[in-house]
Amino acid sequence: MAGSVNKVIIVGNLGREPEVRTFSNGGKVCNLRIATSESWRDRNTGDRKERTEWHSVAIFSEGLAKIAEQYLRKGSKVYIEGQLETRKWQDQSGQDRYTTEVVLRPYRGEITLLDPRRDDGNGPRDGGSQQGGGYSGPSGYSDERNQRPDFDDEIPF
Amino acid sequence: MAGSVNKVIIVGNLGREPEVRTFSNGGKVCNLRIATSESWRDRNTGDRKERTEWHSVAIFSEGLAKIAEQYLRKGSKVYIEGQLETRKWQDQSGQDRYTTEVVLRPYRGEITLLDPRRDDGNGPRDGGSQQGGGYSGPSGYSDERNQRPDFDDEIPF
Amino acid sequence: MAGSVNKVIIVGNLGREPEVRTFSNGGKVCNLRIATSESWRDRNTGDRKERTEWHSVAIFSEGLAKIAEQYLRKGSKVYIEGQLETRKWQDQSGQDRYTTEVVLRPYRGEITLLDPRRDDGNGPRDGGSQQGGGYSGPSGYSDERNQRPDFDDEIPF
Amino acid sequence: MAGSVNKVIIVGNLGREPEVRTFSNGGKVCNLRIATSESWRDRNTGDRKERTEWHSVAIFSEGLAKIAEQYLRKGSKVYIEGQLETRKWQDQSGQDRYTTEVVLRPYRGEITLLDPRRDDGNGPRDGGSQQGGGYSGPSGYSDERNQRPDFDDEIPF
DNA sequence: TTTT
DNA sequence: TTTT
Repeated sequence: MAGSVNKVIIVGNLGREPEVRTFSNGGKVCNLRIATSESWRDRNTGDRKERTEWHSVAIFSEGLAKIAEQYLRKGSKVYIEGQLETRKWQDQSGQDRYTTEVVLRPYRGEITLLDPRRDDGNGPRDGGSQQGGGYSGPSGYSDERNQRPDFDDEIPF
Repeated sequence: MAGSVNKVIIVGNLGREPEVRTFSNGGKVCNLRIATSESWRDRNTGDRKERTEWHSVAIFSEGLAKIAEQYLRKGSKVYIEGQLETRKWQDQSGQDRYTTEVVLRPYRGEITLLDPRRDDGNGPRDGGSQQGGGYSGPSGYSDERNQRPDFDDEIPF
Repeated sequence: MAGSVNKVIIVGNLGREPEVRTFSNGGKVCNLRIATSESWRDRNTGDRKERTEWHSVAIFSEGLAKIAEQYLRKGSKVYIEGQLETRKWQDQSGQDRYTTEVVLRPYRGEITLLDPRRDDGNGPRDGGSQQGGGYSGPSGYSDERNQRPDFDDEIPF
Repeated sequence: MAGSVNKVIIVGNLGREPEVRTFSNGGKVCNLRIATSESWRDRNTGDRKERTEWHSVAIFSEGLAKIAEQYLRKGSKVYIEGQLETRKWQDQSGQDRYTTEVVLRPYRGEITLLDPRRDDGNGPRDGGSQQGGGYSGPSGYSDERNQRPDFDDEIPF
């Protein structure tokens, strides 16, 4: 449809290890189960309440699936951006059923790891990088950044 | 959970009229059915493909439900911001079923109408107020805007 | 930095025509000026107040720049997704100055037109394709949608 | 303006301690300086490049300012949702200058702490809370969650 | 400079 | 069931 947007942003923790499945055509999907939660105080009793929401995530982007598989673990905190998709399937009795997932397709999705870098003896990888010059010129614009982030050959975070 | 975010942003069109239901306790919910769609070109055949996604929206915020009921119609284009919630219910045979919706709760959701103002002969509804000075002072900050947007006693868009 | 997100989402109207500039190296930028506004009721006087915010947008993605140039006009309503960037420049007196813009770089930005299709006598431009079956299979997943949206050879909205 | 959205989402780290200032009228603002960064590989040299972007954040929401002051420190990782605002001021020579900030006003902004809970001897704070029943009833909806999150009397994360 |  |  002209002019539509379908976007989900989740920051939460994995409830279990990522699961990767390969299809007969060579394609892959990586499934995540992510928890978010909100808390509030009950209007009547004054008790503190909390509810956890569980999100099903399906990553079809090959680069992002590889990252998810390699770097995410049960308990990892992650930022996920994808789109809502509901798919129809049939249960054993032949009845229509629907499942809604947060889906990351190529070019339409993002993953950002939010776990602190466990510093395992190797030096700091995330020093205090600074604003960085070289970002001007006559037009006031530089084009050095107009490139595809490489997802595939390195750790992009 | 500490540090989680659960956010959905949808821009799409209503597939039918908003539906409002009142609960026995006086509460209300306004349900919307919103379509988004994406298109792509098939990698093999080169054909143009399109898929429409249907989103179920449930508005529990009283102010926003009123706005939805009053201003949204079948076909309306709208920006919706809410959170993902999956609720469990039992079908006739007693089996567990799950439904995922985009939910707008008080203080956690937003609606913005995107239909052009149809000027149907009635004059302008809002003077052409402009950028408005008075936005400085010693600190460089003014506090005049730090107020709750009124959703309830007027049309907020 | 590990694990960061820099995202701006704007829905507003163009205050003037898009401006395209070409750099000596062949690169292009398309600049937009977009207004958003919010209104509130003054806490003391009860008067209705409104403030318009003007956003400077710079599109470096070639495909998106082409779309912006071709389809956006003064007054157009548009959804923009980009990232915040502040660049430094020198004014005539040699003093450092800073300008903050919403920047759309390749693979990191989105444009969605929100103007209603003005049907100006020319027939429909796109058949009424519908939900489209073929979206299941043993895995419950189909891969037909895992493709790059084509921005370059057609109108993507 | 009818139908506009002005939203910024930042996940990054504080470059310095939060700064709180009080105005003569009793109002407060909490200012943050947050870094995000992106990296890419240079198209020509193949070198890994990185650029850090610094964001100025101004929190006018009293509840959120209190949280920021109390829980954020230099180095803290945080999710911030606010709106873009550009304000005009005069420099010493009387020239107009503009500063663009990410602003959190009451009811229009969000903060989520992303630092892992330093477990200082007290037991686990974030046990595996579960989906939680009690979320159904005839309508399939419960209203227990339709309440204002309390920001003011407790730690909301 | 837009929109309501 | 919407929109293009």
